[in-house]
Amino acid sequence: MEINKAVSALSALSQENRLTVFRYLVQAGLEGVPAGQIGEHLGLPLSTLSFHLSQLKHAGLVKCRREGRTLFYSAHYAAMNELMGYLTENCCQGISGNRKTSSRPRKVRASKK
Amino acid sequence: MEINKAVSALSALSQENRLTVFRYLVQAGLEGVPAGQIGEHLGLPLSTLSFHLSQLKHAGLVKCRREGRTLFYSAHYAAMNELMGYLTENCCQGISGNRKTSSRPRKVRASKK
DNA sequence: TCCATATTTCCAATATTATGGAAATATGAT
DNA sequence: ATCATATTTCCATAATATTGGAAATATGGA
Repeated sequence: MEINKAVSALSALSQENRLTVFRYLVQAGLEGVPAGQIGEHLGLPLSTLSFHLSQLKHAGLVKCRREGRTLFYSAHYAAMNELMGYLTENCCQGISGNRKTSSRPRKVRASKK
Repeated sequence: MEINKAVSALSALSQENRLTVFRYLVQAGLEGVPAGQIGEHLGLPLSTLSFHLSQLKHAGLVKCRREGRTLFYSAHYAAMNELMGYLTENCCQGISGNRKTSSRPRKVRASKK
């Protein structure tokens, strides 16, 4: 991961509403959550929520899939893994015995429903 | 760590100049680096650099210590550890066998000089 | 005291981000 | 076709962040 991608991901997560959305999606699992349900959970106007979801999507941290009229948003676990890897390698010097090539972070799995 | 502190830390790191400064400080080690040397490394005007350093300091990610006329900035490893812990617990559901109480991330150590 | 060095603070200009209502789009049902 | 539902896009407004020059502050030395 290069720095610009890391900055995008960090920017996406650096806003309270978006971080809350992302946390919610992470614990919601792979099947995802309808946009409306996210808005209800957060108490946000849908246009505002939509703006934040598109920021997260743009940064690659969430995906969405349509099913009828509803769009299911879900956390993109692999992207979060990449970010964790970037931070571990670049911002946590000393971790993993300081051998750069071995500082591969543990993989993230979706929660069981 | 609560969400507002996490948002502060993420905001501090979500800007390319600041992320670059922080990476530089992380690998520079505990003794820190004079502000001027950071500015030289980045090619930034000192007033701009000073602004970014204060953002990082405000977020708790860097410390500084004066020695004569020069201020040595250094990464605050423990704060970065806390952020990694927050992200691991809140944004990486499934890690560490999904047992919330056990998802304590490995500790970061400063690099040897 | 006066000067040089290191760095910050002040300030104004510019740029980017966040918000939410209203209109638009997409889909499915009757 | 018409209507209802789910969600986005558009737009204007407000808020916040970034930039860099100039002046201010802090420290040490002659």
